[in-house]
Amino acid sequence: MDLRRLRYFVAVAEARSVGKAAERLRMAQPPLSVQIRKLEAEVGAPLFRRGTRGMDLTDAGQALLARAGEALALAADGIEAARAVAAGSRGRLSVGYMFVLANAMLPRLIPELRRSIPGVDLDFAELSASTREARLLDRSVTVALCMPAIHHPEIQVAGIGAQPFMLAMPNRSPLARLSAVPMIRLQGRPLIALPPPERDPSSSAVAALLRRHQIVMPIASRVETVHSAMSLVLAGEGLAILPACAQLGAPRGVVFRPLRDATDSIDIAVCWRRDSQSPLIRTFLKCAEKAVARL
Amino acid sequence: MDLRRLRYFVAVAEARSVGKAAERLRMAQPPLSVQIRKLEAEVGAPLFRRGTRGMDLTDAGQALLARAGEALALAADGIEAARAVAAGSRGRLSVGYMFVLANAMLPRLIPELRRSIPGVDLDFAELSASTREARLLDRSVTVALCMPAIHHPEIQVAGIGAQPFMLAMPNRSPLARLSAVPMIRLQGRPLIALPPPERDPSSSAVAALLRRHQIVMPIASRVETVHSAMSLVLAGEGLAILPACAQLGAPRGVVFRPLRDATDSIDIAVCWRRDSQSPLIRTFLKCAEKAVARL
DNA sequence: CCAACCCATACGTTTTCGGTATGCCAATGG
DNA sequence: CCATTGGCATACCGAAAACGTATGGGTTGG
Repeated sequence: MDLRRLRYFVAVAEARSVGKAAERLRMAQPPLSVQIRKLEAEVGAPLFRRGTRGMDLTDAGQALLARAGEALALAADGIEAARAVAAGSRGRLSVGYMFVLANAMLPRLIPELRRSIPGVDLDFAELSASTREARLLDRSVTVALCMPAIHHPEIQVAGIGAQPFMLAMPNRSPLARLSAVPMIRLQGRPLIALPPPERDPSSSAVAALLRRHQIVMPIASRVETVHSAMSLVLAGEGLAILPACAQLGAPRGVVFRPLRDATDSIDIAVCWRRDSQSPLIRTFLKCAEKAVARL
Repeated sequence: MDLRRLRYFVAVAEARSVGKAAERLRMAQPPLSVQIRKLEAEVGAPLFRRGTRGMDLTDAGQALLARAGEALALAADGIEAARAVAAGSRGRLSVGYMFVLANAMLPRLIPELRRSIPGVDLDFAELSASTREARLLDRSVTVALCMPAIHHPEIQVAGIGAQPFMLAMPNRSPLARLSAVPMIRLQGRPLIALPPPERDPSSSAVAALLRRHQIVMPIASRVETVHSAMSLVLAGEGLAILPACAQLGAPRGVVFRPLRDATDSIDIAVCWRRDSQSPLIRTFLKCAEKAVARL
């Protein structure tokens, strides 16, 4: 069946007259009459009683009218919804974020997003360094807050800031009395490391930093997450070299100190699939920049 | 927008490929391709991502798909419902009945109807002698159980039985000791009458009965309903001449006795609008005949 | 580098739709 | 009683839309 027929049917039912309905539909009366009869032929039963003063729904017609109105509304709503999603005023945005950034950015980012795109459902997923690429590529997240940025031909990157590396240590460590720790003081101390560079690019930045200053730190443990790293630091297993923003999620008893003479930093980036046409990405980028500016 | 486009869209979305969908729709691939593009033009945004291995919904496409599926289902259900109503397997049947018949017929009729037309919603309305015609003519009831039948050019009648008149009296009345009351014994006794013939045709049958036997009964009261008549009989206000079936609704203390020598009866009929095309009427008639047969 | 696959475009044919003219029927009014 | 009016149905024609066939262009895989 054709939606046009249903629209005509509803118009005639409401106007209780072919002529009046034709006028409202801005068409001539005869073709409308024909369409109504075709619909009746399709149903196999009369939908109207033809009286001398217009048309009147039969029981079958009333049954159809109830559904036809809803079907028309749903179809119209469907294309309207599609337009709204395409325009970015409705829809869903899946945001991935790496754990280190959560405490620093989400409290500023989420309210900003809700204000900018109130009609959009947001959902958030924590990403690990090893799965973030896959999650973007299979579209299970639309956009990702990464540190550092992803490098991949299919993935577009926009840098929105950077974080200096800092040293995380237990507050009873003698180094904690310094306001900034010289690199040389790290020599020989045990390091709590994140996964190796092939699984976590931030490791290579740390490695490069140490190499440049000719510091050797034996690796006491390798852990998967920044969270675990800080736990081991608290436990006295060793020191960790982490982005500054990680200290917002640090447990009591773990303190962060700048590294004197080390200006190395790790970049914060928004990443998304190059072929993603979602208009929400631009808005997200704006919001993320705002959130990072107030860091 | 056109429902065909939506159907095509859903097919392509499900098949994730224009070619596969075209095959399932038994049409060639190119016209399907152009229909999809026309739909996209109408929405104003791409609904699919074209990959090298088929098509994949965009977010906008997913938003549309959710509604389009429902809209298609509703439209299909609508014409299906109209067919079912026309065939009598679904719908609504408004049954009017006159109060005298309620106790005698409804307990048998309603189960019979529910068994015969399980998909049909029934509703029941009590009719008075004065409004029953109007209720049929304005279609607020589809079919009416009447006693006696309605005579009107627009209304079709099917007799399904008859009820003899009986005399209703208080059980302490001396007449109650007779197994049948001779007409002559009614002479001069007060009568509880129903509304005059122009408002209640059963009155004229009673009047004819009395006239034929040359009995005069002064009218003690006129009441609107059989129910009221029996209440006044119980109160000792007078006697009433009522159809036999009324005794099923008689209060304790009111007894019915046959009238000896009077074979007069009043007919029970099913009535409906001549132009009503509801297939349920035939079924209703069958059920009513069954119910009356077991009276 | 060629073959296979899949979608897009072009063009001619067919179906369907809408407009105009007109017929039919019932109700209304002089 | 006939004429007029109001409303839907039918007939026919021109226009628009859809379908099918043929073909192009891109990417993947051997």
